[in-house]
Amino acid sequence: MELASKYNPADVEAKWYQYWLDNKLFSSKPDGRKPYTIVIPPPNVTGVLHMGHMLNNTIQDILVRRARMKGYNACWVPGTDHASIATEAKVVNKLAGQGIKKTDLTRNEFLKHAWEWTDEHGGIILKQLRKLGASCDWDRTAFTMDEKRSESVIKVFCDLYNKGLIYRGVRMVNWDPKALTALSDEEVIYKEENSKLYYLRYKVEGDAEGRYAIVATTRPETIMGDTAMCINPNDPKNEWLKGKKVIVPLVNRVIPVIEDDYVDIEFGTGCLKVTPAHDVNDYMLGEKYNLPSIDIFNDNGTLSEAAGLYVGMDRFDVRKQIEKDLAEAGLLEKVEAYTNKVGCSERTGVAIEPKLSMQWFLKMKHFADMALPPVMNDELKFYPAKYKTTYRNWLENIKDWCISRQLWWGHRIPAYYLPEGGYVVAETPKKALELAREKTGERDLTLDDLRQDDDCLDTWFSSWLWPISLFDGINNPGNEEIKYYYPTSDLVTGPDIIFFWVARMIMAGYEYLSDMPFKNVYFTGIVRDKLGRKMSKSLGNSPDPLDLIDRFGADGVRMGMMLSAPAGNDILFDDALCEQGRNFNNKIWNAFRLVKGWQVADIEQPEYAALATKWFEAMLAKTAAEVDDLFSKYRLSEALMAVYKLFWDEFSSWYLEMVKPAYINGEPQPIDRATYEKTLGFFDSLLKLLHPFMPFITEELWQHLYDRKEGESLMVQELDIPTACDEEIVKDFEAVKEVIGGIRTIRLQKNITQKEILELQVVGANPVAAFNSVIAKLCNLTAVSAVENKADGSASFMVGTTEYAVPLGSLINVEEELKKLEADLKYNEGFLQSVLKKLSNEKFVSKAPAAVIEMERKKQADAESKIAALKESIAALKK
RNA sequence: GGGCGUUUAGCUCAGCUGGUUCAGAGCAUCUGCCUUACAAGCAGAGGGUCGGCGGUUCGAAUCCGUCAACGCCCACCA
Repeated sequence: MELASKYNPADVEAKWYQYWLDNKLFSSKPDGRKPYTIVIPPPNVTGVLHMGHMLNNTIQDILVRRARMKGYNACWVPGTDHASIATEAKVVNKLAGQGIKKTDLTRNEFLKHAWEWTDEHGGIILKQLRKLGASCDWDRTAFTMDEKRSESVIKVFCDLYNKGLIYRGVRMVNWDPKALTALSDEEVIYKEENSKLYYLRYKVEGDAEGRYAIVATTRPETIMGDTAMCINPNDPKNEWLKGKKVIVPLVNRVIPVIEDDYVDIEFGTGCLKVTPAHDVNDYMLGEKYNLPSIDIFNDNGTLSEAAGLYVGMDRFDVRKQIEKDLAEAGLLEKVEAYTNKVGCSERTGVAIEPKLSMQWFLKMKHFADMALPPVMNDELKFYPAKYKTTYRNWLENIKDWCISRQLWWGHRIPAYYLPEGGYVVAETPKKALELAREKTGERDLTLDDLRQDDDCLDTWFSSWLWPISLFDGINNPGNEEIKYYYPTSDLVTGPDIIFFWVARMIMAGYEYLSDMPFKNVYFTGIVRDKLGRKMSKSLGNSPDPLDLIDRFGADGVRMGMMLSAPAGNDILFDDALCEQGRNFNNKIWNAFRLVKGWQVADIEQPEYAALATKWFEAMLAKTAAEVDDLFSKYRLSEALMAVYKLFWDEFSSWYLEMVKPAYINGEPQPIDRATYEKTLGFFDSLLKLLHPFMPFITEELWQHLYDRKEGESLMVQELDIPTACDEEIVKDFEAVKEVIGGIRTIRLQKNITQKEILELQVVGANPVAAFNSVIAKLCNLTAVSAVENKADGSASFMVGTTEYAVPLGSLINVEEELKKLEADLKYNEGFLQSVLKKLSNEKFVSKAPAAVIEMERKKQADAESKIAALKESIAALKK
C-alpha cells in the first residue's frame, strides 16, 4: 500500500461521512443499552454556520462519539429553530426588495413567502455541520414549526392557560418600533449611550412672579405625554411647589404636582416629569395616583395624533427639533452631556419604547420555584459551576414572561374571540367552537363567528419544550422514546442563553415530565479573535468555517477549536491552532506510514523491544485513565492535550524510535512479529482515543490498519483500553529518558553525530540497568558498563544520584568540563545550604509533619552524595 | 448601584483541599540537523521574585484582608 507523505483530508472526509451515513451508524433506536442523549441547540433555520456553531458542535460531537464508543446508545438529535423575529425580518426585507410591503399582504400570503424562504435557505446550516463530521441522527431532524412541534406548543399553551398560568392583560411591555412587536425583558439589551440631559422649564400656573420648576429629562420628546410632575415630599428645595400646578412647555397643558418618595432628591432638580404611557416607573406612578395616560407614539416610533405636536415625525427627529423649539421659546434652561443606558432590541437593535399594550403572559413564580433547587443542589450540574449564581439570581427575581409577539411567523396563539366579547382557548378551531357554544349558549355559532388571535408566540415558547417535543413527549406522554431518551445527558450551549433557553427548558421539564431535561449543562465560551474581540461581520474578523475546513481539514479545525477552549472561558481563535491540528494529523499519518512500511519476520523479539512494549502499554493505560477522568470533569481540551502528547511524544518520539528496525548496509531490517503485532494494537488503541476528537483521519487509518469488512467502522468500536498502569516501569523509564537526554546533549555539545558509536559508563550501581538495551539502541552505544571509576577524558552527567560518563578521549576539553562541573557543584552546595537551614530551624522540625521532614532529609542526603561525586570528578580532572 | 469572574513564561492556559508532580503544559523563540515515517519534521536550550501591598503560618502561586487593572451578568434613577 502506497501512502502519500502528506495527509490530504479532502481525499477522505466526504468518503467516510457518506460511509457512516450509508451504514446508518448515526442512527439510534431505543434498545437495551444505556442511552446517551444530546439535543442540539437548534440554530436559526435560515442561518449559516459561524465559529460559535463550530465550537459548540465540535464539543457535542466529541461527547457523542465518545459516549457511543463507551457502549452507550448515543443519540444526537439535530434540528432548527424558526427564529420568529429574525426570520420574519429577513422575509420582510426580501419582500421590500421586490417592492412588496408586508401590510399589503394577507397573513396567509405572507406565510407563503416565509415558507418559501425557509424551504430555500432552511437547513443549509445542518448541511454544513456534516462537513464538520457531526454524528447527528439526521433521520430525526426536527423543526420548531413542524407538525409535531407545533402541536406540542399549542397543547402546552392550552394546558397552561387551563391551569391558570397564562393570562392576558394590558401591561407596560418592551416595544420594538422596527419589528413592530412586543418583546420579553430578556430580549432587551441595555447599551451605554452618550446622550444629553435636558433641563426644561415648567412654568407654575398662576404664579405672579412667573416662576418655573426645572425638570431634567433625557427624553424631551415625550413631554406631550406628561400628565403630572412629581417631587419628593421630603425635598425642602421643592417645598414651594407642593399643591401647585405647572404648565408643560410648548404643549401648554396644565398638570398637577404630585408627591412621591420614589423621586430622588439628588437627581437633577428633584423634579420628575411623569409620562405614564412611555416609562415603566411613570406608569407605576400613574397607576398609584390615577393619572391619565397619553400615548403619543405610533407603533413605528413616530408621533401620533394624540401628541398634538410633531405628528408623524420620528421620535429621534422630534428630540432634535424640540430642543430647538424649546430654546427659542425660552423654555430650555440648559443641556448637559450625559451617559445613560438605553434598552435596545436584541434583534433589530433599535431603541425599545416602553408601551402599554394588551399581551399574553406566563406566570413564572411557579416555574422558578421548581427549577431552582435541582440546580442549586447539583442534581443538575452546570459546568462551570459559577453560572449557578447567575441562574439563581434570575430565578429569585423572576418576572412574568410576555409570550405574545405581534408577528405572523410563528405559532399562532390558539385564542378565539367571541362575537359578543370574551374568548376561548382551544387546541383546534373545532374544539374552540365547541367551547364557544358552551360558553355563550348559542348553538348556532359557526367558525366564521370566531376570530383567532392575530399574535404568535415567542420563539422560546417552542424551544423550551425542545428536549421533550423532539421525542414527542407532549403529544404522546409516556411513549417509548421519551421514556428511553429523557432526561437527556448533556446540553452544550452558550451562557448568553441561560435565561432564554436553559432555565426555561428546566422549567418545562419539571412541569411536563416532573424531571430535569438534561443532567449536565456545559457552557462554552464566546469565540473571539486572537486580539480578544468578538467575532462580527462588521469587523470582518470572523473566518468562514468552511474555508477553514478546506485549508486545514475538518479534523484540524476541530482540534484548533478544542485546543484552547476550557469550559466557560472565551476562546481566542487563531488560525495557528488549526495549523497545529493539521500538523498533528500529518504526524499521525506519517507514524502510520512508518509502521505499515515495516517488513515482518518470524525472528526473536529483541530485549529493547520487549521493554518498549511493556513501557508503552503502561503509558497507554495511564493516559486512558487520565482521559476518563478529564472527560468526567468536562475538561475536553486537557483530554485532547493528553492524547496529543501520548501520540506525539510517547508513541512517536520514544516508542517508535525504540522498536524501529535498523538499517544494515542500507537495507531495512524486518521487525519481529511480536513487536509488530503489539504496535498495531497500540495504534488501534490510539485511534480509538483520538477518534472523538478527529473522526475522519482516525477512521481512514483504522480501516487500513487491518483488513476490515464492509460496514465495519471505528466509530462504533468499543473504547475499552485497560486503565491499570504499571507505575514502576513508568517511573523507571523517566530516568532512562534522562540518561538518553544526557547522552544526546553530549553529542550535540561535542558535535558527535548519531552515526559515531559511543560507550556509556555508569559509576557505581546502575539503577536503570534493566534498560541498558534501550539506551544502547537509542544512543548508538557499543555497551553500557558499570565501572568503579570513569575513564579519563570522559564527559559526564548525573541523573538522580548516579553519575554517567561517556569516554571521549582527546575530544574532551578539560577546561570546559571543569567549568561545567564547578557550576553544578556550586548550585548543589547552595541547595544543600537551604535544606540544612530549614532542618536546623527548630520550629520547622517540631511543627512540620514527619513526611515533610523525611523529604527534606532525603534532599539533604541526595545533595550530599551529588556533591561528593562532583568533587571526585573535579579532582580527577585536575590531576 | 449590586453580583460574579480573571490577573502565573512572549501568547493561550493548568496548578489554588497550603510542603519534590511546585514553579508546569502547548504554542512561539533560540541553537544544531534536509538522519531512510514525518522540515506540517528531529534533537537540544533559554525564559516567570505566580498583578501590588499587608497578614496568618515553621512554610503561601495556593488561605485571609486590601488596592489596582480587565471582563461578564443583573438593576426602573429620570
